[in-house]
Amino acid sequence: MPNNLYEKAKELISHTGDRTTHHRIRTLATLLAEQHALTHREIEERLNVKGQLDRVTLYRVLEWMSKKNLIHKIAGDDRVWRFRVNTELHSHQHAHFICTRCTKVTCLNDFRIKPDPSLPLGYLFHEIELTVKGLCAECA
Amino acid sequence: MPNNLYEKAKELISHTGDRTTHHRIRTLATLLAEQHALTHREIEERLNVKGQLDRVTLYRVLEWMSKKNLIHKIAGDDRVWRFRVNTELHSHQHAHFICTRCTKVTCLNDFRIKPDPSLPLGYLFHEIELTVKGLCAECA
DNA sequence: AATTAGATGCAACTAAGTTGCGTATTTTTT
DNA sequence: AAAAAATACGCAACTTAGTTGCATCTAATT
Ligand SMILES: [Mn+2]
Ligand SMILES: [Mn+2]
Ligand SMILES: [Zn+2]
Ligand SMILES: [Zn+2]
Repeated sequence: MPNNLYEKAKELISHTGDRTTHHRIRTLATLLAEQHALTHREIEERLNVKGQLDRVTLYRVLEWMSKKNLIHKIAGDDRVWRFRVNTELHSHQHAHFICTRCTKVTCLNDFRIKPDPSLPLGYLFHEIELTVKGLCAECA
Repeated sequence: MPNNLYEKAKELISHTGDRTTHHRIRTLATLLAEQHALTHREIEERLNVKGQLDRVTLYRVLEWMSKKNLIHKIAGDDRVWRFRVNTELHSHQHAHFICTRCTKVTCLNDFRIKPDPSLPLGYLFHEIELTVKGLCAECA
């Protein structure tokens, strides 16, 4: 990964007020370099090319980043979380596309979702999640 | 569970052309009695009050029922599948509500989803899945 | 440099779901 | 009604994502 991503990641992390550790920076830089959401496994593979980090640490780093809104995680039908960085453009409410052949997850940023659905009596709305399934450009 | 549900389940299963076994009938009758989607665990508990069935068998029964379109399964953030019977009213495209406190899943049948989203170039649409998160009437 | 709150590594654990295979049950054929 | 074929079931073992406890290390603060 290019060095400027490392610097950008470092800055984003320092803005949280929490500790800017090497593992956090490297993990976020890895996610910044990606167009698609990555699984814990995929991130681990990319990180362990040079220098290693424990899988538990990675789980904790990802959990921390989710809590700090640096990334968001996406649940798939294969019971595996996928993680994607939050940029300014790419924020809160947006839809996801899951390719049913290669399982790759794409964030559909310009997909508008109506924010307030009508629910049964007494139900309290919090957030809406929209997933489109099909085949990606490479698999179609 | 009332006997008429057992008979209804039996008929639905015989209509598939495959074998109408005791386990399949009992499982479907259990799901017919429920308003909400149930986990494998929850179904197992209800079934094992009288007479038992193996957990692997239940997994296979549920898988078979999904394939035969007698039920549908819903992925949650807790990596657990939930299963709900398909009735005439309650069919293909509809939204789901997940309570973030008690994790109960409700099918939102009168929630219309626009069927054909605009996707990136080369992507092929198959289906759309909409999940609303919040608190159910009991938890709100 | 010393302190301290918080991050990391390791081992052990949890839990959902899957696989292989021998046995039992359902359905078809005789 | 009995035999044969096809399919479902039960059990044990396995796989894999994610979690927990605890001792050790390290980034930030003094
Ligand atoms: Mn996204
Ligand atoms: Mn449903
Ligand atoms: Zn694909
Ligand atoms: Zn609830």
